[in-house]
Amino acid sequence: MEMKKKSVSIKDVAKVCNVSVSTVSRVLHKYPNVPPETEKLVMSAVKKLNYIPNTAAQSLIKGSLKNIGVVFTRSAEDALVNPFFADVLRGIGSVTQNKGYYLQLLFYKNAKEEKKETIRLLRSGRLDGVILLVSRVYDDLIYSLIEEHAKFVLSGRVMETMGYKKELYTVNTDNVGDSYKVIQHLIQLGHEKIVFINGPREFVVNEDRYAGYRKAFIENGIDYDPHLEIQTSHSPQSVRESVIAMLKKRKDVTAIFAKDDLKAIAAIQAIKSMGLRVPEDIAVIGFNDYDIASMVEPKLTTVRVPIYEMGKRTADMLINQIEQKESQEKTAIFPTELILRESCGHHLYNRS
Amino acid sequence: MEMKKKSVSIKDVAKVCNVSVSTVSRVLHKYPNVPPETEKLVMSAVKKLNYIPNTAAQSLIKGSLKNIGVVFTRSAEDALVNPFFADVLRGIGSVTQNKGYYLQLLFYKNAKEEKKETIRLLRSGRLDGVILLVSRVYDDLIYSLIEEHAKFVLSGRVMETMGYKKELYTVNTDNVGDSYKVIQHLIQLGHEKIVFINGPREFVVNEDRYAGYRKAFIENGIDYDPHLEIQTSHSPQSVRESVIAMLKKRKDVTAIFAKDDLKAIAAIQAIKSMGLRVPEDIAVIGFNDYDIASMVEPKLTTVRVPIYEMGKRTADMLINQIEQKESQEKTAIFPTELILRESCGHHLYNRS
DNA sequence: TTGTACGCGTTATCAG
DNA sequence: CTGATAACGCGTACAA
Repeated sequence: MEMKKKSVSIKDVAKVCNVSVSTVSRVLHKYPNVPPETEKLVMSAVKKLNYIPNTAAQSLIKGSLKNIGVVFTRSAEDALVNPFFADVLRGIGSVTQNKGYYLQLLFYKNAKEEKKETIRLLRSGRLDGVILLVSRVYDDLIYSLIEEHAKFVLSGRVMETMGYKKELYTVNTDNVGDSYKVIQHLIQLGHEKIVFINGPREFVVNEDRYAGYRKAFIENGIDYDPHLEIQTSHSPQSVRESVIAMLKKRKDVTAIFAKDDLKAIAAIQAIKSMGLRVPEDIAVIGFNDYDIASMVEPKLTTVRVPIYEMGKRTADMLINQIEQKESQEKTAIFPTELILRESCGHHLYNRS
Repeated sequence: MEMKKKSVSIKDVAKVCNVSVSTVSRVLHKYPNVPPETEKLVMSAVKKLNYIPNTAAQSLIKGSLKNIGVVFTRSAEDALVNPFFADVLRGIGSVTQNKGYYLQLLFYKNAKEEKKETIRLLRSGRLDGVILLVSRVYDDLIYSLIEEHAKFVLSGRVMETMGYKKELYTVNTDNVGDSYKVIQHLIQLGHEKIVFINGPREFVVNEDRYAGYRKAFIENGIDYDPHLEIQTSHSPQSVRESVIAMLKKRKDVTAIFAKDDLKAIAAIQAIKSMGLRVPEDIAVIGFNDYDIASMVEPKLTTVRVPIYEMGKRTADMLINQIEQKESQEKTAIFPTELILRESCGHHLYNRS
């Protein structure tokens, strides 16, 4: 009863037209010396049979599946809760689609699996190249990628200490400088005891934002207090708890700088829950300027990062690289902007 | 100078081992009758050469690329701004990955291109099956998919008026009923003039939520006012403008129900900008319970939809279907829950 | 202008 | 236990 669903192949088309497969192929690829009549004949058969070339067979010859992988450096569950990823993906997706590439999402639980699998997919030819959304301070994957001569672009940057000889394709912002400017701004407002809510320092972006924070204290001749850094997971709950613990212990804190709007928002909730006001009692500044930043109350002062545009650029770079257009520059640093909204007042209130 | 990067094939392994390719293949696939020594020999060569089977070649034989497509029914730019998509994707991604499938994101600008391309990808064998994230009231794509005997699962439902004979695989919530309950709740609180902020009625989900809204008025014997429905795009700006216009014209409105938290939040902003209070002057209820719902102020009362779990179920269904495990039921309706927070008070205040 | 035949990298079916 | 060899669907050099 059940018919084997055999899809129509180029042979079927050839058979119907009483021509050889090569003729069909030539028509499909618009070769010169093919008379209009045969073309018509073949094309009508193609239409009628609804023939579509087989991807696997074509790719076997071309040596490319036209797939681009996006490595999330965390599980699917954890990755997409953060608007950052959705937003880069928007940018990436808009250009891959226009250039005829397909987007493949890669989620891995740990660095080891991530490295092994990514390399495997590249070697197997399933992927033409990959985009790395996050880089680690000690990044095995990047090391392997270079070794493999794989095509890839890094959204972020690599630590100098890794000492790669080859210049990598990267798209980034000046995290150190931007973070520095935020603290500078707070210091000018009169703040000195500024808590920094960070993510795991294993990631370069967190390390960089922390570096800018520290640098600002040094250059302003203010003693740095090492107990003012909070490192948490992305769980808002754990951020809230850490903030509450910190504020209870340190009554001298007047400002909080979070490496990410999500953490800043969690901080605001924590502050409010203690009966304190933002920014009157504690000023808060975030990072990235997600859409939510202007939806919460008070509206979040934050650093605008052009995530979407960066995603586009990342994909552009990768595709150019894949297609051997090596003319482009390898590093793109995007400018950011401190967006002054409401969560950080214009002067230091006295916390009584 | 430039070496042609030829990847290592099964032949290379065979050559190194002085065996035939079939022997290598047998070892790799753990065939029985292969002596331990040859196995060792081959495996060590595989390791040394770092041999990985070519995806295209394997797929050509297997007839499957193990790719699952996710159709967004809108451009990449528009799709991922909405937390709904990120969240289903989380669910989908977590199961596809575990079951050895790869996730391919499909963004199309319009329905026509979407249909043509999706069908093409399916026929070409690039995709084993697709997940539809949104269904239209008149959905050409679904029609074609059925005609093609394609494997697919719909996140949502199909209109009865389409009269498909075959039962489709769908994952959904009871949008009509849930919407009904929201209005019922508002009516019990004393509200009668309730604005409904809807998205384009071309999508089934919007049509359904609207239907529940209307039904509640009918069953409560309250006159329905057709001027109380607002239809807007997903732009928060346009939502705000429509809400302001509506509230200026209709001073009798006491509540707003939005088909989506994002719209509800935009509504709250609009209300506040007019100097009115939520919920004292206008009560607001949203839909979906995105993470932001509990971050805004006042915290949003909304309908909790288990988007992530639904994503998992959707992917499960599709993979089972692809792998011919037809034993499962075809329709999954997930329960929801009205989450009472702050944006809708417990009784009707008097709007003076 | 067209057809034949080979190759892409694998897997599977045969003999041996 | 192992090695030819055909087949998967397509592109293309070569011959006709």
